[in-house]
Amino acid sequence: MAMLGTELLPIGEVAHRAGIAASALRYYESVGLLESARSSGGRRRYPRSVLRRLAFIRAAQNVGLSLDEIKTALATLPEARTPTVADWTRLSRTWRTRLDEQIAGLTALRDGLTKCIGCGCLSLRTCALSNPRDVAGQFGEGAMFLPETLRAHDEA
Amino acid sequence: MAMLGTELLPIGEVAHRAGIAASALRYYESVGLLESARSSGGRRRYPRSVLRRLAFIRAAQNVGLSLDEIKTALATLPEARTPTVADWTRLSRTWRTRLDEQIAGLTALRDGLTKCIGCGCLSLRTCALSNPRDVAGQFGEGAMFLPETLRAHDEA
DNA sequence: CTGCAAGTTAAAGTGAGGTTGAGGTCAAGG
DNA sequence: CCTTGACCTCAACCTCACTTTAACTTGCAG
Repeated sequence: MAMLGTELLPIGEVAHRAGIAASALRYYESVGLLESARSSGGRRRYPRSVLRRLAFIRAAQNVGLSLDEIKTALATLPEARTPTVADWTRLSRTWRTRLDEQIAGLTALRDGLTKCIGCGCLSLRTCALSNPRDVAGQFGEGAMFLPETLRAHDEA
Repeated sequence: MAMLGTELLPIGEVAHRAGIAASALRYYESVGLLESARSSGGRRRYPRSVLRRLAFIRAAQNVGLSLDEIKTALATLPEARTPTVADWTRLSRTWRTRLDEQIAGLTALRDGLTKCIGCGCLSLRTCALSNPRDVAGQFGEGAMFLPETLRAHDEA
């Protein structure tokens, strides 16, 4: 029987509980998204709090953030202690806005769709559907049609 | 002056009008999403209807479809004739559902988030509110907190 | 004719977000 | 002791949706 309370989880268990492949966990570590303690034999050992961190990562991904953005967000967590409710709350609040924007974008798209079904237009420049936020314009280049909120932020 | 009515557009013009890079048009052709007639010299010539097809592709992408899904959808268009408004309408109709689902999912996520901000849980399987100890282990894998509609369809 | 933009191809590169495989180690059971 | 399974690293590979590059051709204007 292990001591309770300070239990450290091996990667397989974390992977299973989080529903994230062990390879993904190693990958996250490789990109600096995750840290791990090591056992005497060099194996990864995670505190239970990693599950919350992973939940956050997962949720943030689902909201459309890149791993890089998530990393940046997580970097604002205090290193010295296990993050508190307030810490997570602060982080989460930042994507509440993003969710609102995404919802707004999709809603606009949907409403545009309804209209466009009526007119059958699907016009490249004027149709709200193919050009939700009126982005395309005369800038000949890479254009982009997704509402910003829906696109990965790849600004160089 | 060219004859009107049967004008065929070169790739550059299509690219410019559609706001899609010529390289992307060639790529679309390479994956079977687009076809082109050729001039005597071997250059691509597109009928004006390609603009609507491109609008469809772009809109579908905005709704979150992969090029492969779009290709499948487009494959149901009649080959013998230029697609009618009714054809496009039929294709687009399914998006409405998809958009509704996406919006519902994001809203659920947002609202769930709001709730969870209250407790700060962000629990992987069940909210800590109802499951304060991390009792998750015994449930099947994969659970996740996101509504299915929002997750990438990567189920192996 | 020259000059040059616009077009052609095949192949390689990009970047995000991983997975897969080879080859080796660690820890527990029999 | 030996076996088994979980784990380790590192490098290579994968998908998606394109873009870039190199080497070459087409077509039009002057």
